[in-house]
Amino acid sequence: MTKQARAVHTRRALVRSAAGVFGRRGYAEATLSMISSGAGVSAGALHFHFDNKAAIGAAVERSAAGVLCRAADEVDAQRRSALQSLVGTTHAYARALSADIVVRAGFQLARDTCYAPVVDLRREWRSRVRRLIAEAVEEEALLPGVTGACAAAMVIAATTGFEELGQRDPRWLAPETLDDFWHLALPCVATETARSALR
Amino acid sequence: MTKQARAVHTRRALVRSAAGVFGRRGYAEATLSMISSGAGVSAGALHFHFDNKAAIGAAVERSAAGVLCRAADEVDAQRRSALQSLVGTTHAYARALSADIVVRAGFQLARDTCYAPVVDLRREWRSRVRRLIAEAVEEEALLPGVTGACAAAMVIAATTGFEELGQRDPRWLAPETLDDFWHLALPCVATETARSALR
Amino acid sequence: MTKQARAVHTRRALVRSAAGVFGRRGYAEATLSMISSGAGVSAGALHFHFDNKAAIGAAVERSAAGVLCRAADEVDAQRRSALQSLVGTTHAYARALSADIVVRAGFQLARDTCYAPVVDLRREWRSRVRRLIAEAVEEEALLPGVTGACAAAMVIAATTGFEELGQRDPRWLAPETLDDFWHLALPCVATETARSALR
Amino acid sequence: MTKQARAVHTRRALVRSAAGVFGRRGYAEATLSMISSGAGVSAGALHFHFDNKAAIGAAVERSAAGVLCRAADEVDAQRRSALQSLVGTTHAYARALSADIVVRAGFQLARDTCYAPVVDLRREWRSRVRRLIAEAVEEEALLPGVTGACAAAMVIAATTGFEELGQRDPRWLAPETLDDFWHLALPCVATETARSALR
DNA sequence: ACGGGCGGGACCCCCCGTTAAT
DNA sequence: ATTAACGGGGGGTCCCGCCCGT
Repeated sequence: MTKQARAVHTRRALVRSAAGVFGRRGYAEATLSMISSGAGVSAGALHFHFDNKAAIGAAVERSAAGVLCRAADEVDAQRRSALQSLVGTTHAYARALSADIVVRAGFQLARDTCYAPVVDLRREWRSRVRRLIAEAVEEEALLPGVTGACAAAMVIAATTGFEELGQRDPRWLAPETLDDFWHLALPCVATETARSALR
Repeated sequence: MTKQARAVHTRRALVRSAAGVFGRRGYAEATLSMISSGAGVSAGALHFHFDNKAAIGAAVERSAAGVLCRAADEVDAQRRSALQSLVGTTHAYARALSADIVVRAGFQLARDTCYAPVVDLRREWRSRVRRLIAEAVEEEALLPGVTGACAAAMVIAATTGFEELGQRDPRWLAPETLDDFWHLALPCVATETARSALR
Repeated sequence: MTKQARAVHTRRALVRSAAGVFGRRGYAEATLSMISSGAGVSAGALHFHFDNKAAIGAAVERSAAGVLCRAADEVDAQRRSALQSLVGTTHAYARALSADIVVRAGFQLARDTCYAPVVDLRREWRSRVRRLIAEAVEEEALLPGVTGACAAAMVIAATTGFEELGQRDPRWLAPETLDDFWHLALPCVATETARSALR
Repeated sequence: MTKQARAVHTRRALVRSAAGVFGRRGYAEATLSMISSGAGVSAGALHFHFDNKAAIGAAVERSAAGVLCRAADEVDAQRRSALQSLVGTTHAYARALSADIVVRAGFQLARDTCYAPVVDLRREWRSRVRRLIAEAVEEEALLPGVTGACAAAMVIAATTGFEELGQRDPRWLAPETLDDFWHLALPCVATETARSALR
């Protein structure tokens, strides 16, 4: 019981510390001693919980994926339309990216050349966008002449850009930034009726 | 004379080799021996041309900046409007990113957490977009109610996304992808007259 | 009761597993986790029975010494002469070395540079040979002109060689190999009468 | 010139130091820092000359093999018979084993469980003995009823034993020890005429 | 008594980015 | 432009104690 609890606590501290170091230094320049000392445990404790450096990266990715999944589920819970869900999810992701160091590290890992991602948050995000847009197409929410592929490409490119830019400058992840984007972009892709149902 | 020429050749080979290694492995995991052997010279020769690893990175960045600058100048040479120049420059950048390994490495370096950029191609790109959009505002090419800041944010986010995604999958940098984007986005930001003057 | 029995069983499994690992990898490269997992118990269990790595080595040595002692006693039980006992013991040792993994590990340990033996099977063997040869001298079984020291040196060298070579290639421990040796060597050291009393 | 010379000197010092450490601690427990500091150079210098630990082991083996080869050639130069060459070579080997730390380490390496030999001095020795005995058979120097295989086995076992025992106690490698052995063993295997031609 | 989950340091091998010498 | 040498860690892993359940 108490033993198990301590182990869980140690593991969590390790993941958080690793997220910080991965975020600050990148995967390659993150050292295991930075991670362990940042979590206040020894190098041996780290290797008890994680076999090697890649395993820590995977744990960070998985933890971030869990947070993101919960956030997206929360949005889907009060869903009214595919479009509304899409906009809501972008905000939820931006919030998570701003607030949660582990999520930030998860995306950084997905981008890092020196690291082979096991979950790949970015790919997940892209398929989620494509799915929601496909649903919007079924709901006939898109303007005639706008293919789902085109719309998805635009949304994916822009959101990937926000995520990328937000890594350096958090203002890119502010809700107003996203609002501005959607105000500009939605008229190009969504029907009047679909848009009016949003707010 | 001939000595000078050979030195220039060696330097160029080194920069190209470094670009390849930086692109493949990232800055941190790129080793000097990979770079020198890839250029077919000894490790000592590398240190004759470049004081240290960061200096090679800077050389790659500068070389990429030069290529990009020439490409942008070429576009500006046949300029008709700010908007047309903007669209043209995005295509020029995408072409360069697809074709030139050094340009690709330059952007990768600008993104790498482990590297402090000295030129920062991305920042350059952002200010170029902002400048062109400001000019478009002066030319009254933007729709009423669309601020320059909003439009710039959108273009910057999307193009940053294209660049980022194109690193993994070159299709994101294909001309058609950009065309699709502009067809979707321009009606939201530019006036009818400004758009009709484009083609 | 049943607890005690299980402890004994665990201990024995640990010693056998350790013998295997020591034999295969040598003392230095044998890891405690190999030994414990080979015995099907946890690392903690190992440290309950043995304080440290050297203690396991000592247990293996002692176990091997016990087996060897029993084998030698069996030979001595039907003793007719010192010479006959010597020949018989060499065969008994070779058999044990071929058949018993613990005995093999015990000798390997005695030879390993990285290990300070506590029993030293080889030293034991040498003194046993010297004692038997001294007895043969008393029984006047040696040829005139052959000192006990000389004869002992030869037997010790050859048997040490057999043991050593047998570690890699079991044929050196086959009974025929020993028979060949004794057929060749005995005429040089033992009197005709002593030899004829052998079979 | 002087550069090359220094490199050769450093390399030799490294090999000698490595031989000492391998001999004292065995391959597995020998650390590279022991070897480099023993040679009075830095760890980096060691890795300039040898790619990894195994490469040092191989260099020690090769160096020992060279010494042994020269010693054997010297004996063969004044050869009169196969038997005389055999006896001489055993003495030469014993001398080298006593005097040269590198030769000693080479044999130790050939015996070490943790090391995969590349030259394997022991195997070389065995085939040399077998070859000389085969030549002695052709010269009809062996007693009738004594096969070459039997004689070779005996000589190999005894010499392997001497080498092994000499590792711990140098007296086993003294010339007198070998003389005693040959005095005892030769009458069992060689003809009267062959033996009388020896001294 | 017997066994185990958890954690602690200590190094080891490797190799990397850099200089003095040539 | 090269050969030789230098330190400095990085990741991995190993051997070993705490304490906790049974």
